[in-house]
Amino acid sequence: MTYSKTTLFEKELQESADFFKSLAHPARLAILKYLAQTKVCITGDITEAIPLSRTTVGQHLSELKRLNLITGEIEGSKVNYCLNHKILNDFVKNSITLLEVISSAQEEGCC
Amino acid sequence: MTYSKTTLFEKELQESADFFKSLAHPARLAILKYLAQTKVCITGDITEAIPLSRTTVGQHLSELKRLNLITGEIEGSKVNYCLNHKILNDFVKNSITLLEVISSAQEEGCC
DNA sequence: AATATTTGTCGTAACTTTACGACATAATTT
DNA sequence: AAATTATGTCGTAAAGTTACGACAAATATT
Repeated sequence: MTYSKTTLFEKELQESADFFKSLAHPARLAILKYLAQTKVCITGDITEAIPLSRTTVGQHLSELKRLNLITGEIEGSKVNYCLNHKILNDFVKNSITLLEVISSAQEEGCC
Repeated sequence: MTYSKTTLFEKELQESADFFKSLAHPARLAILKYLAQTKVCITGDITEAIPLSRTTVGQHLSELKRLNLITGEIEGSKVNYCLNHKILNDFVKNSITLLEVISSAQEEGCC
């Protein structure tokens, strides 16, 4: 019956919400942080850094790939994952703008 | 069998992920923006500003209340909702820090 | 060539989120 | 008091997320 009225909202909000959704699990944040640290594009030993099964980590990687936040380049039987800085910076910039709109609205006779 | 291994991660990541989760739906972003704009704490006519049923909007409000991002003060038969600036600013500050850690890690022989 | 390693894909159980209608309750109007 | 308005609560259908094991495919090693 129901579901996914998300399209009823402004495109800007939809995109931001989608980005936030991709950040809405500690495993994915951990993956992004890990890739940010080990700037050399490390392979699927991301899996070893994350306390979840290989399959599950793969699913989280897919979610990040869905928004192109990361890229995975095949090298032999391994895959080198790394951050997609352009896309990421864009999303981050937009998000910060939105977050500031929300949080900088200061109290005025408010509760 | 499964579920919720989120506690296996650093507390900091868990909290950030939880905050991002609360932002991961356009309706909730719309509500926060609305409350940021109409600084005067407006009542449940938030519902009229959102293209969803009253019940569903109520659920989104609950999700925002779960993290104390908003407060709802009863006034007669109405409820005045407004942003909880202290909490919100805190979360936003932490999130921006995290986002910058991730996105400012610049390309170095990366893909 | 045979074995081991690395990654991909499928299926699926458990749980969560999203979205509403229906009914209940409490305050305000008339 | 009766009707109206504003919210709250419950139930529940549909869809999405999270987590993993099992098997497949492709590359690398011995």
